[in-house]
Amino acid sequence: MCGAKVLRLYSVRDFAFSYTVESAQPLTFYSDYEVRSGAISFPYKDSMVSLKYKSSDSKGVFYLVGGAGGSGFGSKELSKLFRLEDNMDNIYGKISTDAFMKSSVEKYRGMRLTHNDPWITTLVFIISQFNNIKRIRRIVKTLMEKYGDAIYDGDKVVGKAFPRMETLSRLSVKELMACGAGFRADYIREASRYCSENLDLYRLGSKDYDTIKSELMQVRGVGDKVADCIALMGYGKLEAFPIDTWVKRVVERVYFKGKKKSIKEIHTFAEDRWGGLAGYAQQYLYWHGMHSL
DNA sequence: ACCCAGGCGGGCG
DNA sequence: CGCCCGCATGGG
Repeated sequence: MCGAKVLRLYSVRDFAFSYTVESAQPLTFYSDYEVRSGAISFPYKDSMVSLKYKSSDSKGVFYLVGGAGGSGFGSKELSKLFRLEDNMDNIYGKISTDAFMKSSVEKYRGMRLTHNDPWITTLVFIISQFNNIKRIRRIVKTLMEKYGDAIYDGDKVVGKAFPRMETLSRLSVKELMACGAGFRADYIREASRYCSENLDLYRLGSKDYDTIKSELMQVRGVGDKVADCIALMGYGKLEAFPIDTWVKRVVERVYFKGKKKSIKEIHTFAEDRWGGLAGYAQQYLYWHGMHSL
């Protein structure tokens, strides 16, 4: 940090930095975060972004720590990534439908959904399936280190970009297995190829939720749950409700007296109960459920 | 040793 | 549609 420029980027309230960054969203897997200093760094396009968040009382301030200039990452991008314009009072009012949701909101108040790059989100959640958080991170980091384009500050390599889909599509299953991907190696290869040749992820953003989800499910390795994760965290579709083992378990236990319910029944339940904010409800259900059940 | 992890694809009835 | 199975790998 010797002589680095520090730029005040954004002031915000109802924001919990660590919960937002650590709650198994894409940033959890592709960024480096220091809890103590409140500093985070991650690649954005072809440069590194370093942020600090300092909170005092009920509000906090984001600072952009200098470094490689011209990253194109400013207050607008920051606001989109961390959904800083979300009205949390309104959201909490609508998702706090019962005691379980209320206690989750109370405990993790300020945890935001994040709105990430669609390709990053797609790859991260393909890797997430039948996997645990620590290992997801390790696989993502390995892919970045081995196959991400080098990011320079002058002539010094300061980081690695997120691997491009074209790069990964040319790798062999064996090379991907060597990154620890396991049986997902084939999914990664096929998804990378399909997204670089047959499906433009960056043209999906303007479509509605149902279209986005069904288009995503054409990608190898993307099923109902992963498609919802991408719709939610890659396209900002707040009605998406990803159902993983934890969410299924929580919903069955809290709302159906432990009775088994199908994925379809749970989707219907979530839509009826939380509607267009089901995605936020899911994030609080998931994180609280995983830590309390 | 055994079980599970932010599931999915494929095959079956 | 529902159900069942196998899938690599590492940590508890």
